[in-house]
Amino acid sequence: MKTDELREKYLSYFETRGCVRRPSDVLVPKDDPTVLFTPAGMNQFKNEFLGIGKLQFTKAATCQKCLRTGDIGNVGVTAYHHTFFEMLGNFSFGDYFKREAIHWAWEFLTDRKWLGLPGDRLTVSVYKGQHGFDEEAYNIWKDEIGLSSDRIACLEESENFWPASAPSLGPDGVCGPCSEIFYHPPGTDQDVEIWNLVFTQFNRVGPPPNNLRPLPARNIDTGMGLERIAAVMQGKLSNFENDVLRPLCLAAADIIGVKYDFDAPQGRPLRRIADHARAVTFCVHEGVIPDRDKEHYVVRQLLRRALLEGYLLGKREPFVYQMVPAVVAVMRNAYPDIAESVASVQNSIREEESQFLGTIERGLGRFEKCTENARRAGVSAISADDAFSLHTEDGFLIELTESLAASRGLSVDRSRFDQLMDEHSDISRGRRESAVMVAGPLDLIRKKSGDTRFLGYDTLAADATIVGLIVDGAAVPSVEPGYSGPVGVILDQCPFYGEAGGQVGDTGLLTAPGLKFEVTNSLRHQQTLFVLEGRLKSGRLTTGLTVHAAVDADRRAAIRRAHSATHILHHALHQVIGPQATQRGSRVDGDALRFDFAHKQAMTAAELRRVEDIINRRIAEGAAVTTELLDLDAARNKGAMALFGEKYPDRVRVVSMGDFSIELCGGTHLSNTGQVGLCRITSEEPVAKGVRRMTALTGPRALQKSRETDELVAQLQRLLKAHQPQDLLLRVETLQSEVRNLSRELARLTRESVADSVQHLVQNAHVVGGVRIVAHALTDVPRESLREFADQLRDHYGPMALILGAVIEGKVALIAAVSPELVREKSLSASDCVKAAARVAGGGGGGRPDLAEAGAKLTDKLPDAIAAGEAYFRSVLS
RNA sequence: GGGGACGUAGCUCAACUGGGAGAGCACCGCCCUUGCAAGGCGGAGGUUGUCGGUUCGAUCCCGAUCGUCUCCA
Repeated sequence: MKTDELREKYLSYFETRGCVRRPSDVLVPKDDPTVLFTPAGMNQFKNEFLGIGKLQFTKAATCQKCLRTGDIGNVGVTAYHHTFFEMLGNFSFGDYFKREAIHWAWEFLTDRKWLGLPGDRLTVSVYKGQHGFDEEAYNIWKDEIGLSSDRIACLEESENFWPASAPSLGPDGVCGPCSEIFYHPPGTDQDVEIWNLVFTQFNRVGPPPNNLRPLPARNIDTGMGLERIAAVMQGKLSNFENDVLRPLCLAAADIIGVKYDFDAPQGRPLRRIADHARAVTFCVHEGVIPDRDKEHYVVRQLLRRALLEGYLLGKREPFVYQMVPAVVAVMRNAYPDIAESVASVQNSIREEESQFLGTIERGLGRFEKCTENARRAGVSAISADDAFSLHTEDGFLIELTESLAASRGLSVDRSRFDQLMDEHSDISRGRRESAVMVAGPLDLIRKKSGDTRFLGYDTLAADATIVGLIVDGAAVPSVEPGYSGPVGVILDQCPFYGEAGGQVGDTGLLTAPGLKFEVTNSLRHQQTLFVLEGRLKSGRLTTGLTVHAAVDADRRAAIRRAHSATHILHHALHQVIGPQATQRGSRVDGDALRFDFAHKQAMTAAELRRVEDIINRRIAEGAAVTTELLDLDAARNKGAMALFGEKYPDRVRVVSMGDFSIELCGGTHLSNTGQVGLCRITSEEPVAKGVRRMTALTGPRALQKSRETDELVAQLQRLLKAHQPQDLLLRVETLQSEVRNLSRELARLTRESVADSVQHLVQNAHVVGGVRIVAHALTDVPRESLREFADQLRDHYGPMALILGAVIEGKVALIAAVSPELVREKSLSASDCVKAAARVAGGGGGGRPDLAEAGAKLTDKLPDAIAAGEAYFRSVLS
């Protein structure tokens, strides 16, 4: 049975049992700060499990794409480890429970209509530990399914509880026993865990005993790894031999130019490449391109590890990107949209591969130094410190260092290296974020009062009832008059737009007799609960109170102009640089917008002008703006632009402008593009790898911007005395060349005047031991001239030792110089001279033997300092 | 979120312990020559990422900040 068929069978089986088939959540959830990647099937149902928000359904089944990197070292080595994998799951939120979950699992696995696995090849386990025994599950398996007791293992809480060991060790909160189903492949003595059924039925409160309280609403969360059950159904002992992963292993072998054989030495690296290529393809498809932060970093690591496996097999050029079509071929039935981004995904991957190969290239020089270090130290191993810095600074994975070292007959001190890495991890570990499954005060308000009804598409003012108040992060029943701190107000319905989809939140007023509350921002919790932030101006806030909610209409109008202009800009950008310039984010404020999009290089001035022209042509054309509410699929079929990796509700708003723009968008818009008035692009800059940001102004602010520029030009004209704006360039160029000529002239004059004075100094020089000594205090000379004096004297008037000084900027400046031959033959040192001199004037200095400088503070001691310097020369020479 | 390294001419990089900012390539001009990365001579090009501190003096030491690379969580 093929994987595609298996996935479909699972979902349709549970549909026959009343479960709603839900789509897979995105792989990289953006509104769940507790995880970087979706780690399990239940992740998208956290709210349903906690009873937050209105339940759309109480039974569900999914096939969820997941990513985990905790066991990355085992990938390709064992039969069952992956980074990317798919998890089949069925769920109950206060609906069916243990009996149904067990019966259905058994029926799906063993019934000939479904998988038809022989029941006698299956065994199960239930929880039996220090703090309890899931006798209920045990009896269902034994009495109702009919398993003999020797086929029901009783396992401790570390094995059969979720979270593992929760009764003893916590955390507090929702938890429960679980029951696992194992398959025993014929001809082996293995047992393969294929399905885990979790029965969340307790709330843990503190340490044992008696710490597990029954939950009123009990839930079911099951998970069956698709790759694993596919391998079982196909009679394979390794997941990598199933109909999805084996073709990827073969593709990897083909691209690298080796033969894939499961047990050959290159089997393991090829399996890793297959796994990582699949993971990276999905991540990049969702817009998580390899980079150095968070989830981007994880993707980079996956990609670099894949590349390295190929590198060590002799491949010296990018190749992982060539795996993308193979991945798409085996995955597109389940995830059709990955077929739409193949080219851009390949580009991103290839670029990262080239960059990493460049990193290796650069690091090789340093690696050679490390081998040199080892050779010089007379040892046959590269030191752990060297390997560590190669790793942490140059990105040399230890496997690479080891392999390169081996090719030179060297080893690496691996145990010390691992120790250093552990220490590095300890240092790097920030404070842990806990709270995986907890409901905050906002969740509780939402649980009680439901979602906020948004009225702001049709109206800017309405009456509403206060259903919650938040002060200092906690829910309060009322806020007393005179309280001046920030307050969050939750209404049952409101015209305020809560910040979402890049559009900023509305501001405005809440009023009632005697009450005035100024709303300074509107936010959303979990997309559907609106929180109005602001301060109490007068009166008292109480839950249950009816207030009049009025949005600042001028500001909202400005936001609408900017938002509609954003859609037009998106369209114009696609016209100018192509549809691959996909939106990567946006922010819409009052008459100001910024738009991030995928693009590798800076846009040219001509491109920007064309974009601006198109935008303003669309504005002038006065196209109608319309919105409609459609099913997600219908909207997609209509050609509405949506973002990959973004989670959309089942029903979506579609905003259309004329015949040129259709986008999924929950924001507020104009009714006609002509209302934008004017749009000016103000900047274009890079914000992240492969992402650029354009900012623009609309309406009155765009006009204001043009006026400011005019005013600036006018000021420059006045300052530079240019009669016409176009004269400005010439004026500035003339000034620049004048400055350049003047400073050159100054340098020349300085040289000449120094040359004149030098004559005089040389004539007055003393000769000691055949060496001419110049010692003199100069007046009114800049620091540069001192050096000039020293150079000319020493270079043009034969062997000499000199010390010069001057008062510059209220301080003593000294310079000493000695002809090189005197340094060698007479052991004269300019440095010693200048030190001796500076000491006299309360300062210090130094330099090279042939030239040294010093400074000091006591300006009236300058003559004494010069004398001291001369005395030094005399003492050495005599 | 934390650790490490690096920011010097258009590019690749030097500059001893804190003491005068340099080389190669590229560029411009001239000469010699005509092909495959030619040679010779000359020239231009710099606020050493930015800001502050220590110092007589900072490319160098310290702090902040921005950017690049990298590792860990």
